[in-house]
Amino acid sequence: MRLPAAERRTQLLETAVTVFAEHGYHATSMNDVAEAAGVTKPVLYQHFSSKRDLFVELLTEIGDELREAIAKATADAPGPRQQIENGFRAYFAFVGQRTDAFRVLFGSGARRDPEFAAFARNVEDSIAEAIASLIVVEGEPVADRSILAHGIVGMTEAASRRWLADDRTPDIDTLAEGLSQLVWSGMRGLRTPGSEAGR
Amino acid sequence: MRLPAAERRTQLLETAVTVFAEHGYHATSMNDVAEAAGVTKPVLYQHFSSKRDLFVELLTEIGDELREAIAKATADAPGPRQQIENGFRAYFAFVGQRTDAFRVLFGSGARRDPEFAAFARNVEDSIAEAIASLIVVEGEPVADRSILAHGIVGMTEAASRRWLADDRTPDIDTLAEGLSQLVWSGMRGLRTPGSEAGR
DNA sequence: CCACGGAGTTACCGTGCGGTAACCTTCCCC
DNA sequence: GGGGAAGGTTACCGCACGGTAACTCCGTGG
Repeated sequence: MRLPAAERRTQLLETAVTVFAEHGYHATSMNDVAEAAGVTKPVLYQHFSSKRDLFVELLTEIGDELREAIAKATADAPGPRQQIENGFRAYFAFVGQRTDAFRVLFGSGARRDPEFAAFARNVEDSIAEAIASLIVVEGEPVADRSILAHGIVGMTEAASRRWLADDRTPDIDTLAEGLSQLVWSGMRGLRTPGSEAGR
Repeated sequence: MRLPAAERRTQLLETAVTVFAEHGYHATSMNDVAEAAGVTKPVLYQHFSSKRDLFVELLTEIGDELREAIAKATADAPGPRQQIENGFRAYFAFVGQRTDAFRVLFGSGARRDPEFAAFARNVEDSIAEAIASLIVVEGEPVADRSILAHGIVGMTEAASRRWLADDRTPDIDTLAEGLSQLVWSGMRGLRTPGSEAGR
């Protein structure tokens, strides 16, 4: 079935996400993508100048989408506690709805290549920056907040992977509530380093 | 320079760790490993039957080493709080001393392949299980504790990567203290889900 | 001194992949 | 209805990689 160029292009992009999500960048050949789209290889090369080019286009789209979803969800929150919970909810909603996209952006294969890894890192950095601004510790240098914030972002990623592996249980709200609870009270505990921590 | 078989074998393993750590599994050819060891390809094949075989041997070694280091560090801790802090310290010590090994086990390339990913997952699972046993929530199902524990493991991994990227600042003790503080008070906050969390 | 075996090398094969040139087909519009 | 794009295909190139066969080098024991 023949398609006009614009439609074919978007169809190829959609197909590419699912194929790359399943096997990763290296293990996926351009033939695989073309075949999955019901088309042959040169058609792919009419729309994307190279394999890298195709993949980069996917990464930019996905990165923007996730960043935007979180920004929109955290924008209208009354306070930091709600901001965190809304952020988690938006993140997990993205993971649940656009699972393949999540796997392409954060799944391995992307992270090995410096150019590809930059896309995932940019998203992580912008989320981490938002989280770091919520961490309030008196004497602590900013660098320490940043590394903790990146840890929290990584925690979210790992929890998402585990959540997918566990067939999406528990539901998103429970998950977001549990994690934001953990992070929020964890961050509150940082204010008095070493005192109320005792057993 | 000619070496007896046993020595050559360990030298090849050591070399392989550094080369795989730098470029990942796919981007590293057997020629690269051989050349880095000052030897040619067939020598590599005299000691390892395939590229997968070589890599699997690395993963088993590294996984055992990390698991053991954490087990030893957490064994002689007076209480859960100290157990967590010692665990973090041991983890970051491993990251700092055996950086290449850490990158091979958890860096991408390993994670895409099911067989390879199992090694990283096994280590993560055993750590997560230990953490999950420390989480005390009355009404919560066990599955939720497990996913939180895996999140904490992922947080540690992400923090490690960031720590390496930041030229190993701050020092290990500060880092372990900050993270265990975050996790410990976070876990305490889970006991009263939704109550004392309010702003 | 020479035969044997362990250590290494050169040179090669097959294959799969990224990428391309040349050709075919359908449909629209004058 | 015929010609020209737009959309698509077949068939190919070059290359790099995993893996191997055949050969060479060198120390050692009889």
